[in-house]
Parts: sequence; structure tokens; C-alpha cells
Amino acid sequence: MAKRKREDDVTPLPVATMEDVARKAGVAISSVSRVLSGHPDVSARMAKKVEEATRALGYEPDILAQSMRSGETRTIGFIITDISNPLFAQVAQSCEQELRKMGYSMILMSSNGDEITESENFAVLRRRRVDGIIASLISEKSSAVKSSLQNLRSPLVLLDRQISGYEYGSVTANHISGTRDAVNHLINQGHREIAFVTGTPDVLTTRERLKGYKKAFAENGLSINENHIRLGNFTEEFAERQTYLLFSSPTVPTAILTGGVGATAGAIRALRSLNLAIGHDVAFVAIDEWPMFDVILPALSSVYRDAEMIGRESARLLLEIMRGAKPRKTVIETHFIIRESSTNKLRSKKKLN
Amino acid sequence: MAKRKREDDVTPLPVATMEDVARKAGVAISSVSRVLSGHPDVSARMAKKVEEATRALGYEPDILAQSMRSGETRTIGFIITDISNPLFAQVAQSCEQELRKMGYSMILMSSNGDEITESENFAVLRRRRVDGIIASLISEKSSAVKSSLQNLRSPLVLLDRQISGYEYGSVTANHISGTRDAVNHLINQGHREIAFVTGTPDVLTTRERLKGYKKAFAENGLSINENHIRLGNFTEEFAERQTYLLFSSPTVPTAILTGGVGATAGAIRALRSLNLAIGHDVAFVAIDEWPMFDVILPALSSVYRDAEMIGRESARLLLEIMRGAKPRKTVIETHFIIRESSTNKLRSKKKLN
DNA sequence: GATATTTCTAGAAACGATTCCAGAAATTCC
DNA sequence: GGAATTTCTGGAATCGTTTCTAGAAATATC
Repeated sequence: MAKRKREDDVTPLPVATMEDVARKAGVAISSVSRVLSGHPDVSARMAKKVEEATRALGYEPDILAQSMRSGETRTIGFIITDISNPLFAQVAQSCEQELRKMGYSMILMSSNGDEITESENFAVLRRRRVDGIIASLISEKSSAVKSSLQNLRSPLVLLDRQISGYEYGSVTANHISGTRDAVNHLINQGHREIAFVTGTPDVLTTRERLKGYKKAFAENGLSINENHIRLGNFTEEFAERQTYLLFSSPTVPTAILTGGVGATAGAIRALRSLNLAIGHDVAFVAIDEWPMFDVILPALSSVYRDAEMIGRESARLLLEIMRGAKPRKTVIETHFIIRESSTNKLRSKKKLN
Repeated sequence: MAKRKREDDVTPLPVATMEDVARKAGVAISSVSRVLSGHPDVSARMAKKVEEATRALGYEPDILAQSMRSGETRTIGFIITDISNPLFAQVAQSCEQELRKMGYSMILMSSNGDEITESENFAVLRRRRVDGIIASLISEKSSAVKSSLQNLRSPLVLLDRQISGYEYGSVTANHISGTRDAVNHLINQGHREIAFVTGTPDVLTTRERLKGYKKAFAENGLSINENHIRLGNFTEEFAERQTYLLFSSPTVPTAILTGGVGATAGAIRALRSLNLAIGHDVAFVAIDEWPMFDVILPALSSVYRDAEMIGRESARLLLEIMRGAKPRKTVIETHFIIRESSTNKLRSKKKLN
């Protein structure tokens, strides 16, 4: 009947099934399967017949049917808050590369900062029976996420997030040390009024960066001007607005630290509109790199983390857990890189408004 | 027997199947299916029973089994040359968003500039029975690609590529006009020696950009110095090397045009190492934007194309073809944006070496 | 109330693979 | 050569859906 089907099929390339191979080779379907899956109970004659038929028909096993039977889809879901963030894109890229090596494919879902979309993404992945999920959540506090994770049935690796009540592996950057080094550097350069603009404290990333920031002040016996800390969300708009406010107030900071590529872009934009030159009127350190930070003028000092390593490690960790290992936490180091934006001598304070 | 299975199952959340729902509701499996898929031949009483059982068990249909039956996987493959290119990341993002709206998921595969990986990607997608593919090929000339496409059985949309002997939809940017405008602008600023550094002519993108470049010279009755045209590949390394060579030769160009984000980054790097200031020692126009081109100093003039639109259109076009429409070609406009890097007056020619 | 018509439901086949089980064929041994 | 053992092969069940078919139940018609 597979044959009959084929006759009124109009697609250019009829797909050969295992049954076709079996018929062509004159053997049973089960024998074909055994040959192809390398089962030991196969005679040389049988192997030869089947392999010839397979080649002749250009047969390729249907992953869907295999998944149906085995319960494994060899598919991993990757949920990211925003793929247009180049750092995350790099993470996704190296993760995909690593997964491919192990015979897995990656379904990419970008939540674009929307929690409802994020929940839907988890639901879709669950229905697709993915073997595992790697995710970077928008917020750890959202109740939608909690229930998404509760209903999950596949192993999970979280990127830079901390959630209670659910077992997961995690890959986290050591944001504390990099940020502390950066702020220490600024303090050493004589800065005392250091603005810090970044996203929500509802994610580990922000809380750790904040710890690093405070640690540096504490180590130097300095007190913090809480008004200089602006936590909100990771959009350019938020950072632009806050930077604008900070630098058009009476007590203008002498340096600014931005957390995340969106915040960095927003802050640069605001400083530009205020006509404040980075490195000359205000020292600047960015947390998280853009690919061209080292060549733009002035070159931006930054806290760097290896996106490729993060992607690779998250893939490896997930597969480990899928094979039954106990979920563990991997920490990736961050490195403060000194460039021009924080080392030039500032020119005498500009008169604002 | 599904019941027996459940007993020695140790996963935390046993997955309810349609059979479980049917048993719980006391009806036949087919009736459950009919209720859930909105078939008209369903009594109110039946609907109620099934819906209650569904809710009680938290039942969700298995997409795998549905695919098996229907032949549709509701999955689209997206093959990209390099996802860490922010422009491509944006394309992928908006494409995924559009596909999700239509109930499709996206499998992302980055070829990372490697043709063998690219072929493997096509093979994997074929075996996964994706319903369609959107791809940006590394080269139109490679024989591996030709045979990959030949063996394809799903509809295809190509991004910025032109291939013969295979039917596909395409989304292409109008590179000619944007590039022509850019070069015209440079010529109007008095430039005659305009270097052009970009990738291989084995892709439509490069050939069209070259056409635009030549068109502008022709329109102004100027002849081209072929030595200023450097086509190779899209890596930063290539562009850096070529830019370095161009600007350390006796006949230094006064302006440079770069095609693609990699080329732009490489050229900036080279100019920096030669201590040539963009906008002051050399005019600069980039084709394809980085997200921060407008705020770095000097702001870079560029040829812009709407990545979101490209992603969205490619998704729509593919679905159209999947529904039986004849493949067509969509063209997205490009726009030349004048910024500082090409408008500042150049300072007197620097003495090199 | 018997027949014709309509509405609803259950059973079974199918999608394409894997794997268990039983039995056939080949080999060994006496 | 016949029995016991080993090696190999084919049939059938299974995964979780959808959909076809046939028949039961309900309603309408006379």
C-alpha cells in the first residue's frame, strides 16, 4: 500500500521508507532495522543486501518515527531573552555548535523581553518533547515562570539565573569579581561618584554586579551614593533616560558603569546628546562587550566574559544531566579589561546648562 | 497496558496520553480526538466529559505523534552563515517571531562559514522532515550546496542568493541602489580614490554591491581603479589585511567602503593600527549597520537595510509557498544614511611611513 | 409502531521506525 | 544421520495521534 500511495504522489522526490528498502532487498523490515542500527545478529550476506538497497533508494531514517518509538527527540530548546543581543547570539551559536556535535538540534526561541512569550515558549517546548532546555529567564520572580518550570518534564540548564524549588544545572558568570575590579579601577583613578545603570534586580546577574560594585566601595572604605544606582530593565531606553537624568542633575557623577549591552548603548546615546565626551568628560566602563569595543574611539573599558565558553558549557552540562548526572553549577570567570574610556585624564568639568 | 507502564515509571510527572483521557472520560480515543480538534460531530455531553478529563489530567497532545500522522512537523529550518553577525541575529529573531505566530517553531543552524557544516545542516533538516527551510548560503558556486538543494524535499526561501536549476522563493536587499547612493555621495564630496573591501563575489550580495559601486563611477564619467576593489571573504581578518595593504601603499585611497559587518570591523581595526582617523584622514562608509553606528565617534555613514523586515518577509514568503503559492522574489530596499564619517572635511594628507 | 433519516460514537488502520519473540536455517556434536 | 546448539530472520506489537468506516442511538415521518 505504500506503493499505491506513491503512485498518486506528486512530490518530486518520493521518500523511501524502511519498508521500501526491505521490499527492494527482499528481506523483513526488522532485518533492515537491525543492519542499519548495527545490531550484532546480522549475517554478512544480509548486511550487503540491505546496504545496497539503502544506497539505491537513497534511504534515510525518519527522525520523527525514531523519536516516536524511542521517546527521545534529540532536540534541545534554547530560550533566550533577546537574540539580537550580540553576546547572547554568540552564546547561542557556540551552544548550537556543541549540540550538533553530539547529534542534537536546537530549537531557538527568543522571548523578546516578554514574560507571556516566555511562558508560551516553555509550553511549546514541552509539547514538542524536547530532551532538554537551556534558558535565560527574563525574571526570576515572575509567577508565570515558576509554574512553567514546575510543569517541565525535561532537564534544565539556566544561564545566569537562580531559582528555588526546582532542580536545574546552571552556568553563571562570576559577575562579582569583574565588576569589583572595574569599580576598584575607577576608584583608583580618583573617581568617587560612580553611576551604575543596569537592569532589574530580579535576575542574579544584576544582584551579583551590584554586590561587586558595593564590595569595591567597601574595600576602599568609601560610602555609596544610592542615588547613583539605577536599576530598572535592560532596554536602551531605560539606560538612556537614567543616564540623561544622572548627568543633568546638580551632582554629576564623574564615571559611569553600565551593565548589559542595552544599557551601554543607551548610556552612550545619552552622553552624546548631553555633549559629554566619553573618556574626556566622563569615565566609562561597560559590563559585557560589544564586538567592536576595542576599536571604537575611545576604546571602551569593559568587563568581559567568554560567550563561546558559556554556550559550550551549557550544552555540555545539559547533556551530562540528560545522561543522569546530578545537576551542578558552573561558574565562568569575568575579566576587567582596561582601555581608553576610563584611563584618559578628564578635562576640567564642563559647565552644564 | 499504558497503566502498567505508569506504575514503574519514575519520572515525576507521568505524561497523560489521549488514551488516558479517553479512559477517564469513559469514551473512545477517537471521540477525544474529535472533541479536541473541533470536529462538528460531537454532542454537548460528550464535549463536556472530554474537556473535564483533559483538564483533570493536564493533557497536552504530543506534537510528535501528530506530526507522524499528518506528515507536517510545523518546524522550519533556518540555516545562517554566521549567527554572531548582529544583522543576521536580528533577521533570525524577527523570522522566529513571525513563525511562532503561525504556530511554527524554528530550528536554528549556523554554518559558521564552513561549507561542509552547511551541507550537513541541510541533511539534518531533511531527515527531520522540516516543513520548510530559510537559508543564507555561504557560496552559490559550491557543488555541495547544489546537491544539497537538489535533494531537498521542502520549500525553500533563500536570503540574498541566486541559484539556478532549483525553484525557491527569495528575499533580497536592493544592494545596488544603496551602494550607488553611497558612492555617489563620496564622489560628490570630492573623492576619486574609493577603496571597496568586501567578501566573495560568489554570492549575489557582493555582485550587486559591486554593480552599485561601478554604476556610480559610470554615472559620473569616472574610471575605476581596479586595484581598489578587494573581494575575498567576509571575515574581519581579510578586511583588516586588505585595508592595511591599501592604506600603506603609495597610492592611498581617500575613502573606503566596506561591505558587511565583518569587513567594517576589520577595516576599522586596520585604520586604527595605521593611526588613520576615520572622518579626518579617510572617509568611511559601511554597508550593513551595527546597532551603535549612530553613536560611536565619529558616527558612521552606512547603507542600511531593515533586518526585521527581511526576517518577517522570509517567514511569510515561506509559509505562502508551503501553502502552494508559486515561489516569488521579494526585494527589500536599502537606504544610504549620511553621518559624520563621510562628511567631515579631511585634514591635509598625513605622511605615511 | 415501523421505517427512513440524521446524529453521534467506537473500533481499527495508518504514519515509520525499533525490539521482543518465536521459529527457521545453519552448524556442531555424538 | 539425528539431536542439540547456535545463528539468523520474519512477524507482530508498540509509540500517540488522526481519520475512515460502520454501526448504534436518537429523532423524524407516515
